This record gives sequence, structure tokens and C-alpha cells, in this order.
Amino acid sequence: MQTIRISEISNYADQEVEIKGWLYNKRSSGSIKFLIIRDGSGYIQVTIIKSEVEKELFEKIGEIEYESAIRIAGRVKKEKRAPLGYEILLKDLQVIHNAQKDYPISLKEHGVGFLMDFRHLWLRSTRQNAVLRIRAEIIKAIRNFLDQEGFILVDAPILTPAACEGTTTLFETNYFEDKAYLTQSGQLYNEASAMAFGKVYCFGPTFRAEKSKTRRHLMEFWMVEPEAAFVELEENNQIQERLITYIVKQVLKNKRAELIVLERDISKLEKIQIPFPRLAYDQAINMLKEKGMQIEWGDDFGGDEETVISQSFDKPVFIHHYPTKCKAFYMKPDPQRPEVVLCADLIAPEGYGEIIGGGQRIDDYNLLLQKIEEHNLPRKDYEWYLDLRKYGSVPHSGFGLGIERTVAWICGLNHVRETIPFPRMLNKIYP
RNA sequence: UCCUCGGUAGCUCAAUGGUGGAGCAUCCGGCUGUUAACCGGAGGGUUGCAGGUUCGAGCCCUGCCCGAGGAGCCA
Repeated sequence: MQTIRISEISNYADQEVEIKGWLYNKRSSGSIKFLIIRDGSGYIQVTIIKSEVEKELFEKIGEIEYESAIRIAGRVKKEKRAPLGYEILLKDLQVIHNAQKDYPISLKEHGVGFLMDFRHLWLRSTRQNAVLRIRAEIIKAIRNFLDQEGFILVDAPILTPAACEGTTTLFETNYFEDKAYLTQSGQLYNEASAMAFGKVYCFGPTFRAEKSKTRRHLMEFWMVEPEAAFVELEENNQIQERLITYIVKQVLKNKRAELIVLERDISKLEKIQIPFPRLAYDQAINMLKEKGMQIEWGDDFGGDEETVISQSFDKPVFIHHYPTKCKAFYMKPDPQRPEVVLCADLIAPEGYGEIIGGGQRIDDYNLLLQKIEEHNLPRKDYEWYLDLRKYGSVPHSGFGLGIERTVAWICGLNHVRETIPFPRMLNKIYP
């Protein structure tokens, strides 16, 4: 008899199969019992009819606790009433490990705080399984897309000697006799790699020691950061459009069942097509003022502003040419209007906020040096970065895509904490 | 760091300042098509902690702890 995974059950109609997994739920009606088995690839109902199995086996089934590891054998039966279209008629069952009877997560409602304390077990539930499968699909799509477009994976270090951007708070750690910091962006290293490989990206965790406590923030999150030589602002935006539409297309194609589990409105994802609207910062300010928001030219956008903007479009929208003072020191000022920079953030629809921050970098040595001094950054830490403008400097651009916010948007979740297996949150690092 | 809301049974929540309850989970019983199954019964409590007001506090007051949402900052 063949051991199969639940996800491939449709290939085995009317055959006898074996499945190894865990008991997800059980129901009993006297002479008929139902077990829901999960094996990591899916969930399937197993039906046990008293008159068709040995008495000893039928009685044993009532004693199996939730989440016990079991091995079942039975015949795959087409069944209209089953969610997958199939169920299994039990022939035999072995308990590999009978779980303790106090499994904390029932199928009834629980609060988020409680579930997060049991995150290691919560991962077993259907919704969490769907979210993390979609996360994996998104990451696969990103890497496929960038590889196809000729970008080379060149990772940036996690341990860094100083602030990459010098602004936000960093996690500090010991590095033998020195201090080191966990990276908050691979971008500066990416610029060096781009001058070596042309088109590169890094993909890895990023750390921010900000005491942020909102649905959009984690202390540790994952970011993909492409960077390309000879690419200017508009081409940079076009790469992002193609990337985002590709990600959405792949999820719709390969993870539709998971989107349905999450009750995601799929029609909203189907609208994600090139081109995305572009809104200059100046226009965005006017738009927000017309909607009655208190904001002046030169203010950066907060969560409320992003939400209002994103709800005005049914696609992601680029906001470009922000005031220079709002953005990082390395952003290239517009030669025609130095008070704004050649940058663009991509705001996801449905109120999900910023998922990409990107732009063109300063390629002139003297201007970069001036900005480093204006921002009071220690020049000696940036000598290597300045070198890139001494030896074959070219126009170049890049962007950073936040994985968790992208997953939250595509899954339709209202908080990023469920989009990563083990979220690191303010004052919470267990489990 | 600041603002708002909350903490009562294992979980989710009720309870006018006057005898702390329900649903689920657990245990016992019933049911041949259940989908978070259902029906009957039972057990289960130092109301986050420490003070205070009151004849009497889960409820009012003060401090602290913890959680949730948000602001700032950002992806």
C-alpha cells in the first residue's frame, strides 16, 4: 500500500492508501465517527463506520486525543459533501504518539495574545498554514522573477560595523572587543555589489530596534533589496511593477485554495495589472488636503495618510519626488528641483500602506560627501561607500520590498504578526 | 516614550456597589453523515498584584504588572 500526501489525494480515487499525520478534529455520532487528519500538505476527513471495522478498533478511536500522531489506512472515496471532494473510509489505524489531552488550542475562538504564546502550536491550524504557504510562494516568485531578469543574489552582511542609514535605532551586540549592529538594510553593500555584478539583490532579515507597536511593524522582518547600475528612477519603478504583478499572478495561480481558506477577495488581486498609477508627492499633498487632512508640504506621510491614499486606488500606487529632508542621505536630489529627491515609494491598495521604498542614489562624490557631513555621519565609516563614487560611478537605483507587509496585503490580514512563523515584537520574543 | 481600551473558570465573554454566570474545552451518557456537529448531565473561581473608600468591592479611588489598538519611526 502506498503512503501518500493529502494534497495528491485526487490521484488515488478508489484506491487503498496510507497517510501519516496528526488528528486535527474528531466528531462522533454513535455508530459513525469522523476524524479530520492533517499531514502538513492538507486536511482530509476519515470516516469510520462501526459495522465495517473491528469492534476493538472502533472503540480505540474514541480515545485518541487531539493532535496525536497517527497512521491511517483506508480507501479513497469521492464524496460531494467533503471540501476536497474526497474522504477516506478507514480500514486500519495506528497511534504513533497519543498526545496529552490538554492541547491548548481548540478550534473555537481564542485571543491573539493567547495564540501568540502558543505560536509553535498555532502554526498547525488551517489559517496559519495557508498564510505561511502563501509567504513561501511569494518568496519563490520574487526570486524567480529577479533571477529571470538577470539579477544576481549577492547577500549583504547581517552584522555591520555602523548604521547603514544612521537614523533608526539599531540592535547592538558585542563583536569581540568592538561593538557591532544588526543590519537595518543591505542597501549600501548592494550598491557596491551592483558595481561588481550590474544587477543584484540581497534577501534576508532586517532588524529595527524602534519601539513600534502597530499592525505594520515587527522588530525582525524580511526584505528583498534589488539594486541595479545604469538604472534611473522610472526604470526602477517599472521593475517594481513587473515584480509585484508577477508575485500576485503566481499566488493566484498556485495558491488559490489558500486564498479561499483566508476568505480573501480574489477579484481585488485580479485587478493588479501594469501600469500602476504614479502620484507626485506634490499631487498627493493636494489630494490629502482636498480630503480635509491636516498636512503641509514637507511633512512625511504617516499611517493615516498612506491609508487614505491607498484607498483611493485599486492598484498599488507610486508616490514619487518626496521632499529631500524626508528621505535618507543617499537619495539623489532632482537636478531640476533639489528640494525633492528621485525616489518613489509603492503604497499597497486597501489601506495596507508602504510595501516598497526605493529610488535613485547619489552618484556624485562631492554631493555624497556633503550629504554625509550634513547628516553628521562619521566619514571614516563611509569611506568605502564614497569609494564607489571615485571608481567608475554611474547612475543607479534600487528598492526594498518588505516581505511581511506584502504577505499581509495579498492574504488580506490586518496585522503582519501572522505573516512570519515566529514574529519578534515589542517586548515579546517567546517562543 | 506618549494616548486609548482591557485583564473574571483551561479558552471566549456576561454579571445596577448587595448570593460570581453562559458557551466551548474536560468527564459521564445519547445519537449512522458530522463539517467550529448536536442533545442531556457533572466537575471546574484567591475576579492580574498591592493598598484605599464603604456596613458591603469583580464593579469606585491610587500605584504597579501584563495584554490589545494607535501615534512617532519605518518596510
